[in-house]
Amino acid sequence: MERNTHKILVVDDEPDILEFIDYNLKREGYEVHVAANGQDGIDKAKEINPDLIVLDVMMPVLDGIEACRRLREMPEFKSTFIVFLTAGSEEYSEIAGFNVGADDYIAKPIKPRVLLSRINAILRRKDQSAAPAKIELGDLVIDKDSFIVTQNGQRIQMAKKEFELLYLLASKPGKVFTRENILEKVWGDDVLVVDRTIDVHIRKIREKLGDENISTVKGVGYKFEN
Amino acid sequence: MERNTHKILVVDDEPDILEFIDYNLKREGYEVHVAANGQDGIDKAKEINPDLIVLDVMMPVLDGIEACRRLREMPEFKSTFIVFLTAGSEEYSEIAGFNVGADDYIAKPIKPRVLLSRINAILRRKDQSAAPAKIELGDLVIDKDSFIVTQNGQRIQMAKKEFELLYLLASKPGKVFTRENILEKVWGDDVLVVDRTIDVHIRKIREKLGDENISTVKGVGYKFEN
DNA sequence: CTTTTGTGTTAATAATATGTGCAAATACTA
DNA sequence: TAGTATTTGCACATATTATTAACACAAAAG
Repeated sequence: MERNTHKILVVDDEPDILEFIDYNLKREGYEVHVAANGQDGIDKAKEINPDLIVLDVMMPVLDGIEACRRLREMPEFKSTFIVFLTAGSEEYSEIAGFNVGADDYIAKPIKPRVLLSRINAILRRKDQSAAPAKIELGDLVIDKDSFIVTQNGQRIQMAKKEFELLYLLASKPGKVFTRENILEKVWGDDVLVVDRTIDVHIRKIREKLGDENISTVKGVGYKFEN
Repeated sequence: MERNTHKILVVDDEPDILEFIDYNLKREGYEVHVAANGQDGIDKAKEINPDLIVLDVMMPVLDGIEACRRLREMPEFKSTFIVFLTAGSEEYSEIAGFNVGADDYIAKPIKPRVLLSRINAILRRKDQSAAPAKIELGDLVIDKDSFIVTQNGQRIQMAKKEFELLYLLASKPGKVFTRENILEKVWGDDVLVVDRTIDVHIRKIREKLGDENISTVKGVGYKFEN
């Protein structure tokens, strides 16, 4: 399984909630750090430089809103993602949160699914901007921005799944991706398709690009040849 | 498809659920044992020493939380994976589970897809935590990522079993692996093959790499020479 | 020296994974 | 809505890999 490598800092004064979030995020593969109040949170943030910070709005010593404001004043946290935890009742606090530069908020009581989908979404957004839009391998160019594949300058039309599968394999040339791997990355966790479907898509890619680009590792999976 | 060799103990008082989980896990290739309440579960666990225990929270005689606590007190189950089944309604009941050392929870009603992906994920984490992707020994490079073996820069084609066997031996150069050892690691607990099969694979590896890499320890097994 | 045990080797057979063509189902587009 | 492209599933052919059995050979035991 591919590991998530993002660092997340969770700041909340309630130990139960802290543990709850910590657990759920760790299960997802994130590296999680915790702090018990706004001041602690800022200190910890300076120390570990997280990719995302989850901030409870209501906290002793230094509340989330104020902590957020201070973080935003420091250049190193100008573009760090910040997510607020709000007690669902206070509509206004949410707005206040955005005014100090929060990227999202999650209402209590926290549901694991909501928590994870929000955070995954935010960090995926970040990754996408970081993931190379253009992969160039020999005479092949795979451009994720325009969904265009070019071989020797010749433009090749790819369907969505074909493109995504090709992009995945080409993102790590030489690495073997198991069918399980591929299903998870291209189709998603909860989609139920027969794994022979992958073969069919591989075939279509080969039809379009030629057989030599993708090779089969029998009993294991497929890989992009480099 | 790769064979699963993990033992899983499922503890639940409702026969329907027990059967449902049993069926799904067995189909995935796991060795499944069952128990009807916490006390039974603990007894069974001592008997079979499972890799993972699925515990229903609500059970007569001895509930899941308490059973978990007691298991965690015994040294042999300190690091056994434990997964709770919780009645989906109470999101926060989950917290109770973490405090006694659960590794994951699954909310009822149980969906096969979720059940399997969680359990697979946990056990996969366990398996691969101790496996380096690349082994380099003199002029030989064994790369599990790409499933490629290179000798003096020369790429050598290996079939899956050959590769796995070589990888195992090379993972501890000098250590003698008995046939029993090898069968368990490469083939799995529940696969029944004549041990002459190993010889054949060893021979194929020797054919490809030369005789000097793997040596026979008569009456014991094989080892990778270093 | 003979017997016993364990391993090497080969070839035949079985098991398995993948490629391929086709068709159904689904999603998109005009 | 019809028409088109895409995605998926299935069945069969083929290729590769895994396994077994039979026998040869070597080393150790008696």
